[in-house]
Amino acid sequence: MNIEHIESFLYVVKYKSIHKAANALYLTQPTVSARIKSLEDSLGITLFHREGRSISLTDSGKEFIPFATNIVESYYESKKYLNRNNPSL
Amino acid sequence: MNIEHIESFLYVVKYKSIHKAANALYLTQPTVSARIKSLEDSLGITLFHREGRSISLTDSGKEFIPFATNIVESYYESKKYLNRNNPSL
DNA sequence: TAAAAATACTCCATAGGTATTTTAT
DNA sequence: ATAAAATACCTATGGAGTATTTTTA
Repeated sequence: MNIEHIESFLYVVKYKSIHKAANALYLTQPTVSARIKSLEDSLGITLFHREGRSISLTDSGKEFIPFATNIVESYYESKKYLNRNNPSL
Repeated sequence: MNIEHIESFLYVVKYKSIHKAANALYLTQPTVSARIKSLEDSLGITLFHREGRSISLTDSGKEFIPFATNIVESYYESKKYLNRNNPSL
């Protein structure tokens, strides 16, 4: 389970769009699509309904948001804290 | 950043040994060594002092424990919660 | 018909294993 | 001499990109 993939999920939620999330993350649309699919496989659930050229959160997707937020925030907090005395970062 | 790698770190802390952690995780010793090294690279810190054939936590390693615990627990909690109505799991 | 997501493919990086070496007890 | 970690090497899987196709607004 990759934390950057979880972060991508939160970007897709925020932008309500895979390609906008991809832009914001400096990634391509197929990469973010694959990240979401990989996440769904690992979690054993569907995160988004695919409706042709748009997507919407499933109930499970909504439920995952607080967990995802906590994981991603905790990760970046740890990095910031552990490197608090490293002036080169 | 891989959550299973973070979990491996917590196993090494718990068992105070890479090869015991590897056994508990059904992995090999070089695999767990590599996971720790990969974690250290990603975090930009050293987690363990290497003292020949033994290891001990660095101060940074100690500081990382609560973050790591939160991330790993949050991940498994989310899986359990999201699949709470799936009888096959 | 244009914009967004999916799919097909190729390529490279990462992860894992086995075998071996190093190190300290 | 033994037990634990590191290193070297090989293979396989996964992740990212480009190009293209599908879909619907």
